[in-house]
Amino acid sequence: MYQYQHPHPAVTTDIVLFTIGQQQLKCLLIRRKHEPYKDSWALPGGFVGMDEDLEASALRELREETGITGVNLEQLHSFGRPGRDPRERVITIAYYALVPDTGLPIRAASDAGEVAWFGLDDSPPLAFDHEAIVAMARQRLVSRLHCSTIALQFMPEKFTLGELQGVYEIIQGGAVDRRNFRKRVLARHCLKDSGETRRNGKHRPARLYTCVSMDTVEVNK
Amino acid sequence: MYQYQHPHPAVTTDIVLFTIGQQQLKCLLIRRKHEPYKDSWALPGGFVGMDEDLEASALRELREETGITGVNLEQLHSFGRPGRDPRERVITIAYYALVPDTGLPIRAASDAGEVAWFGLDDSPPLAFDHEAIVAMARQRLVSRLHCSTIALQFMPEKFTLGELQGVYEIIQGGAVDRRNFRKRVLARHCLKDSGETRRNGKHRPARLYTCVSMDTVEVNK
DNA sequence: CGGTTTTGTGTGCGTATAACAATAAGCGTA
DNA sequence: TACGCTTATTGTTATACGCACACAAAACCG
Repeated sequence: MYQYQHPHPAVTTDIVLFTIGQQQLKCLLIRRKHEPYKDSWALPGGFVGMDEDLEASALRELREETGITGVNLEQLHSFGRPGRDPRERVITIAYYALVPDTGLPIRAASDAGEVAWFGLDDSPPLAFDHEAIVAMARQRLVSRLHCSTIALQFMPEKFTLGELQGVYEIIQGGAVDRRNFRKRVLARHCLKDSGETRRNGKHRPARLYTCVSMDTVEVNK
Repeated sequence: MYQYQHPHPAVTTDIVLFTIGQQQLKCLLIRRKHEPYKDSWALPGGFVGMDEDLEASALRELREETGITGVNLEQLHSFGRPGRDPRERVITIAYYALVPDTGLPIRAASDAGEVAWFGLDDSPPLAFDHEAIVAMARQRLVSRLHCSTIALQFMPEKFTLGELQGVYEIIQGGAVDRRNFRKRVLARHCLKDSGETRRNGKHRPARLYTCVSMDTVEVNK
């Protein structure tokens, strides 16, 4: 038992992890094994350790519940409406991150009975106020898309400009002019021509590009 | 005494309140009456009530400690590094807001022994990690200046375009072309010509403008 | 009425942005 | 190998935007 002279809320971190697959923006959800909202889908997350920094807590929860490591978390917002958790007062600090669409070797672990990617417009009702958190994360993602290189975090090691353009089109929902897109993205000097090419079909092969180190620069923190 | 099965951190809100006066960007600070950091200057703020929303907590603390009400708070960031408070683990959710430079009828109250405005480049060492919080708030303010109408929150009921331009110049530190500034700011259609004019000296009087209702729109949340 | 000070306004230039279409490279098939 | 199919790659033009820039108007003072 832990005693305090004044009441203390509980503090958690939650993570909105985005990826892109099947031409959709997706988000990682876990199925809860315990009450409250048992068997509901929810964001990965959990209670902050007493000697743990906030971002470290989010990274740990993500690793414990999904096995995912090495992502670049950005703090999104803190949510603390009284009553958002039926157990007790819980304040959550939400983070978001972007990962490439790998073959998805996700393992469910710890408190998570199941882990799965859900298309954002095709996801089940979520526990707590997690739908509002996802909505805000999505807004943030869209607004950062233009003024940062955030989209590169969705890309694998090597990728074609066509694939990158597809990512932009999926996130912001709408077609983009190929030539202008190339000019813009190459003008940022964040891509390096790897020299290699890849055949994706029965037609001309595309050049493969790589991110030039530094990830998400130039953003308005 | 309050008991929990797991350890709980304490949660506070802190407020970075900006204003502009004496040709300077200023920030409201209070002098602490109690340990830790007794007699140090710090941001207004305090513990979140158990049935209180986060923003409501920040508004309450601001009112209790400084008498200021009716400001438009924006959540800035949450700070939770272990050890940032010597008493116990304290996680703070920082907000910021902008107020016009009134005659400053600020009253010190509750835990604050003193309340005063400090120029940002001329402020004392702050308690806890409050200097980092102020620095981040300032960055946010500068970056929002261009893509939002946030600066209007610094203005009184009626003001001249020259005064508004002065605010921009102070925040971003540097001169601005008058004609281009007018074009930009009027093109946003957020200002209404009040019809009145004001003489500020022995020269041609300036038109007085008013904000057209809606405050801080169009921002990237 | 001329001097002083601040308000108020329009134009041109250079750059960034958006619209737009033809050619090149590889493959498959006739 | 000739042709068609599909996607990759590239450049020009029109337009919008941002920036530099100079002079007239209004009030006061002497």
